Amino acid sequence: MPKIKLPDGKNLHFKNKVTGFQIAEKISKSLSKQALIISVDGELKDLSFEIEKDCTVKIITSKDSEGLDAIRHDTTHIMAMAVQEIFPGTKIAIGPAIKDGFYYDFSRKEPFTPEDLEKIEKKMREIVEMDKPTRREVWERKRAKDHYKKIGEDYKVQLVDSIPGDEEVSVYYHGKWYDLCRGPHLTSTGKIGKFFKLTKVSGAYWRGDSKNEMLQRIYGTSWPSKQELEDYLKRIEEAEKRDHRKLGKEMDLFHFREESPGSVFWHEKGWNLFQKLISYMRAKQDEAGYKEINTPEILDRSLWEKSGHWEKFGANMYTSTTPDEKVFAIKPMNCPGCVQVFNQGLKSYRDLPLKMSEFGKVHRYEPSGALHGLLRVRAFTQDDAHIFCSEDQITEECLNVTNLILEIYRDLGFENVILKYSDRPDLRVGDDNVWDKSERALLEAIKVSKLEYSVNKGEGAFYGPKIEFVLRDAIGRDWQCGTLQVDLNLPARLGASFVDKDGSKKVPVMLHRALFGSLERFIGILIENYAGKLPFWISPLQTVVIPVSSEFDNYAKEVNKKIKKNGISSEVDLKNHNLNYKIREHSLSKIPILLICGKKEVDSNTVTIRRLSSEKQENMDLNLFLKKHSALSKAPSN
RNA sequence: GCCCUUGUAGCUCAGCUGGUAGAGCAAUUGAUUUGUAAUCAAUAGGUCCGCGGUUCGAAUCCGUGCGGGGGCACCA
Repeated sequence: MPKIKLPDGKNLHFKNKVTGFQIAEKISKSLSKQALIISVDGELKDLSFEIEKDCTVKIITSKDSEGLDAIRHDTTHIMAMAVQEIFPGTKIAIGPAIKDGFYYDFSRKEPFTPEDLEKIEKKMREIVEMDKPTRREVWERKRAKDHYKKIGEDYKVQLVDSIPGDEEVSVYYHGKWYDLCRGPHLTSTGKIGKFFKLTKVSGAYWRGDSKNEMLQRIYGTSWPSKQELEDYLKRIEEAEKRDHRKLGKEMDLFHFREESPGSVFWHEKGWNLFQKLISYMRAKQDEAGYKEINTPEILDRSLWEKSGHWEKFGANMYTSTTPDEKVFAIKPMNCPGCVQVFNQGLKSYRDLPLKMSEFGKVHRYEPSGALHGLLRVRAFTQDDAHIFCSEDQITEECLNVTNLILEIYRDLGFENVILKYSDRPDLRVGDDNVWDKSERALLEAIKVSKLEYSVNKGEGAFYGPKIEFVLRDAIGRDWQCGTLQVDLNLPARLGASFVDKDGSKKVPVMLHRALFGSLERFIGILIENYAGKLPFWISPLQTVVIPVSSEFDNYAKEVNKKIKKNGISSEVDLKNHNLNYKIREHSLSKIPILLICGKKEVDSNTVTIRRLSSEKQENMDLNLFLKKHSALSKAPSN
């Protein structure tokens, strides 16, 4: 006599055991049609699952994220089924639902081609059309293993082995085809509907381990309605339009070339943007009490050995041997150099906290497959700083850093910032009481900031806990930028000390922090966030003056001169092209403001303004324009 | 680094099954003097990514190296 409690608090009573489907039917006919799976006391089950005891249930439909996952999980099973039907002998590994879709990993000698994907998709539609019922069977563990061994499904054998001992080994049949799976699954192959699409093939290591063999992964996406599928595809298209590599070319900001993979060739405009960010940061950091320094790019091997980089980071380091056989490393981080600046001369507790910033260009030999435009490069400029302080200054300094980061992100248009806090890893140096202290200090800073944060247990650096600052962009993507780490190790390794009140020498605590992280990366993010339409103040070229015809060249030149004199970066376009052409060209290269000058403007000493992505025309007195825009052309803090 | 894929003019791309290359835009020159997203014409422009091989003959086929892209792994 199970008593079934529903999400709205109502209870349903049944005389005998009851299935999820029957419960849904009892609630309403429409719900029974929409029902995909069921949650029983928080556990997801098939609709055919028989409930015998009292419990709380929720019927899951495609409106629930679990329902969406179930659809995708079913879709990937159907894909695997299609693959094995078309390409007999293909072995199957795993196939989960993921964000926005699903994948399945296969083992097969020949690579899947785009035509194969089409074939597979077609076959999937046939399978959906046949609408075969799903059936769950529980197999005895040994039977499952022997069976999969017999049919040569090596990966399934391994998967059976990794199912925890207290869990049932279940197999789902979709018609004749079956797969080892925990479930739950929809009641039949027709349930997933028509709105799926296979998107790409790629390689993936078995169990995500690069020591293992590489499998072929087919990705796809699946949605409950045509609209949602189309929206998703549109979203992908939108993201592609924002690709900073494409926009960077169109806006003439930078390029890459073969001679130096992963290193940026900055063009005039890109470099202007780069420098603007730096001078903005300089002003901010100056205000916050930082002293800017600069340290060598190339340092002797011995320093890196002392700091521990040679051992821990060596695989990512460029080295250089001189004609006289000395070995130097090109710095992958700024910290050792900065500590050496601290070490020069005697420091007193009165000097603390000592905040040293450095726009240091670092080089890291990243794996070739990791490179990605500006977002993952081999040479980048960090807006780095190291704060030397005493232990009791940690919290306050962390808080200062957090506030500075938030302020800067806000100025650049990012309001949504999430923190990721990582505490002590298993492999670490330093006493536990010091860790207690630094973790407490960092957490305290996070709490005061009142920001949303997640905890990554045991993911801290070997020398201390850390916070990572993740910002969310205009289309909802997360980017990790800033970082703040408490380091109780490096200062000691490199012999840093200060004279305390009592005259004794003490080792300072060092906070590593970067706000943007890497200027290169941040610029990539900025471009994508704004889809190239950068805020006026940060645009490398803020206005272009366009004469309606060459008759007005002189006036246009004069306007341009005045604009530049007011600190706005501007160019005048005197080329022999018509107005339409010039407007198109400069709009495509994302110039925020175009100023049109013709007879009307000359006569009234005005300009006609056309702003990027607006067709509205606005006629304005030239002096008024200058007055209004010269302030806007500067960084917010200046 | 690994799997797949890709590399033709400054850019975007065409070039079927092998017969040493083509378009549009950009550039240059000329005409045009234009009022809010491409004016017209002419000219010039190429180690078809590098190296090696097969072939009478390679942009095309094979091998290899390098670069790009999508993933995986890495990084954070």
